[in-house]
Amino acid sequence: MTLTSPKGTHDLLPEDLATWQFVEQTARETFGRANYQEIRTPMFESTDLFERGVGESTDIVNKEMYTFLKGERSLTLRPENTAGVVRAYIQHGMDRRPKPVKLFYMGPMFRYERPQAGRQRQFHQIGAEVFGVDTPQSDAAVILLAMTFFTKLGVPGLKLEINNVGCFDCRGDFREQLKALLAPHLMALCGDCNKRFETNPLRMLDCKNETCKAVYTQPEIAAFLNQDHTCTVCQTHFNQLLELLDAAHVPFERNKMLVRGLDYYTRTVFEITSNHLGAQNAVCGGGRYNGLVKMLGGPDTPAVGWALGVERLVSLIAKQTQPALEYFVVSDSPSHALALCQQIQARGFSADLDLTGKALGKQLAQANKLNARYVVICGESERESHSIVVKTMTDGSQESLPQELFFERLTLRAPVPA
RNA sequence: GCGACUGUCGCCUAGUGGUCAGGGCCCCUGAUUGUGGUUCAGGUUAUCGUGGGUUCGAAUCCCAUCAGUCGCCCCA
Repeated sequence: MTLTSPKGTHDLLPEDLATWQFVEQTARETFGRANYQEIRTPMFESTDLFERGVGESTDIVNKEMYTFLKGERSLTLRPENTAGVVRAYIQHGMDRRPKPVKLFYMGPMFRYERPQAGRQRQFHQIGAEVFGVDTPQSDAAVILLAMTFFTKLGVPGLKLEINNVGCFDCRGDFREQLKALLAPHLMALCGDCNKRFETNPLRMLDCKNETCKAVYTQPEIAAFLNQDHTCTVCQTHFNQLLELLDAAHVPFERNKMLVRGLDYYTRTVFEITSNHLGAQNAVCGGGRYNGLVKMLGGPDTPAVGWALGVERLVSLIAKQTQPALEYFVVSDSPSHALALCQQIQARGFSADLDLTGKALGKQLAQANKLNARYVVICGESERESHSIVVKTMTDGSQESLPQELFFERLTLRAPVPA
């Protein structure tokens, strides 16, 4: 019986990581330039945090959490990171920092689900959150940040869908009206929708069942849904956001059926999908969550943010190759080989050497397998004359030169040492 | 939680009841003890996912189980 990684988890091998590192590096660069700062919170939190923060009626909390008991404490592997970031924001009094507080994070999340294409039990998210501002321009800025990031990475086939789900006040009214309207149709609707009718009727609109869709597109219901049922404040906010997106030339689609699965969203919700993915086509999702900070015991603080799935993102962009090895040192003297290698590395180049003590010809063959661009040969005769042979592997040409001259040349081309 | 399909060396794969399995790639050794890539010769790696059954005989047929993939659901 061979050991394998647990169901729904994957090893990231060196050849995969080149693309991941490219994504992470681009993220740090893009967010850094936009003045976001990185935050790292624990991979597990009190179960309570997610129950209160993510929402008791959500699937995530109901059936997807990895929860375990340690002594009296119930802990849960984080299924998402907004709740964790909000907890840290409150705990460290970050509301005393200059507003807005702009944070980003990246790391693994855990959800106990049946794995399939684009869905695993341990997956990775990159997310951004802005605390302390309630303006439409902060919504726009956050969405633009995501779009800029995707553009930089060259992600194809993207679509931005956006909706206004209202605030806690107007959503309640809408909810009751919707329930009144849908109640007579319950018999015709699927089991899931009947459950959602009680727990979270807004999510019924997102149902993929054809019969249910048919009901929701009936003239009477469609007409109701077509009206904006949010309050004037929410509507104004949303309309201003749409204008800002237009002004920034960001194409979007208004999707009145779009409802996020997490309870904490208010007003703006959005989702970025790609038609190059399978059934799990959402790359990025987010929105405004003005009530969450207060709900978790902090000061009443508006916030907006999003999270994207790194695995899905990586599957969409061109595969990056690992940087090639620059130098390979060939020598029959271990001490000289080690010293040379270190000196090359100190000047900012990658260098490797043989550790097995094999013959020079074999060492050269190894350099070739490792795809080294240059081989530095330092054998007995070179040592006597304090020289070195530099061989260019692509064309086989080589040059003998004094060691000092070699290092001078290296220094000239080398990046500034850290 | 439900459904469909798949499961042979590290990777790709031949083999659809009759020698406990063949090939390609990779890896290692040698030809080539101060010069790699090509070529040539050799070598290592598989109790055919696991367990049971049918049969004189099973990688091959049947059942179960596990795992993977895709879809439902849900979401990033």
